[in-house]
Amino acid sequence: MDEESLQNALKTAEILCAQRGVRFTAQRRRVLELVCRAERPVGAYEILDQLREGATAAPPTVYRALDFLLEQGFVHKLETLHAFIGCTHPEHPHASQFLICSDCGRVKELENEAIAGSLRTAAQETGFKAERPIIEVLGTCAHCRRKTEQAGTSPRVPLE
Amino acid sequence: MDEESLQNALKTAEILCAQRGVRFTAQRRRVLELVCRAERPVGAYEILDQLREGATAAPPTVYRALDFLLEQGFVHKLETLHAFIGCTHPEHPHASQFLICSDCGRVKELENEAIAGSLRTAAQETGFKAERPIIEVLGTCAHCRRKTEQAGTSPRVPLE
DNA sequence: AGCACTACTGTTATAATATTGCGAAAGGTA
DNA sequence: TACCTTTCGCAATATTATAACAGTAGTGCT
Ligand SMILES: [Zn+2]
Ligand SMILES: [Zn+2]
Ligand SMILES: [Zn+2]
Ligand SMILES: [Zn+2]
Repeated sequence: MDEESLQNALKTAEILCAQRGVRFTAQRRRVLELVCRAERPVGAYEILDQLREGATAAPPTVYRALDFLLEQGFVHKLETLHAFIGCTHPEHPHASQFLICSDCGRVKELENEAIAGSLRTAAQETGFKAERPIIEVLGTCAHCRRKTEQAGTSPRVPLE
Repeated sequence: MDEESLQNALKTAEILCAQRGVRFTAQRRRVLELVCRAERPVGAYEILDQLREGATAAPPTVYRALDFLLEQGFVHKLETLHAFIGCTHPEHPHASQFLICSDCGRVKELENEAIAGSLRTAAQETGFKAERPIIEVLGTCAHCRRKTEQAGTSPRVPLE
């Protein structure tokens, strides 16, 4: 996330917390900033390491902050990576989908109504009440595909 | 999984392994049986506890067997639960969706083409090559909804 | 059968992720 | 101020997963 988006995310979080009557403490702000500043999803212990620069911190510190940020919808958890990522549109609640590149590690958050809709429909057909849909697609992003395919089109050398 | 489905699953696994030229060892068979016999997804250490009844076993034992069964498509891993479940149609490779009841813990495996298709389309639009889609929906199954709603329709007692 | 080769297994240790419990501090309310 | 609730610091521990290495068993070849 670039500097501008980051500042925007922090400001948005601050406003939303005020509206919701919850506290946007320095600790929580700091963790949100660290998550958003990263290019890729970050693990809880990576955040912890960064929190420890200058201060003292233990796992509960970061997990509590993350729990709060998750509840407020400011960050998402990627279950397949055990890692966290800043939300790109925290203003409104949403069920999003994540495209995770196994090559470069970058993640794109989608908010695709067709996917969400077909999932709702399928769930309803079985009488299931969907509350928290998790959609994470591992694969290769456009950028990394180009890299790889160009490499692949160079004269093939037989193995050995 | 009932006894008949279980026997069927084991037989199918055996045949597929023979076709594929891989070994369906006693260890792997045992783990598949334990996973399939369960009503709900089972964690690796639950399996381990059961393996330990009578024999000696350590984490790598169960994780290695599970890795094999996952590769062969005989079981699935539920990332949100850190648990494993027997596949209901291991004959053909597939990307399925899981409806996970937070109440009773039971899981239904869907193979819904509309969902898979809309996901493929959305991914392609961004140039992303989808390789492993993970779709897990937490919610409440039809059975548990009925239970809860009936309870809800009984005369409401104000809280405190 | 004997032998080499590979795949599988046992064992120990350790890494990585996450939670519990408790008491102190800070922030809001009257 | 006193009172109550939420957050935080801290230590311990639980849960999930992997690494490294040595031994065993199956497989194919002669
Ligand atoms: Zn989001
Ligand atoms: Zn990439
Ligand atoms: Zn399946
Ligand atoms: Zn249920």
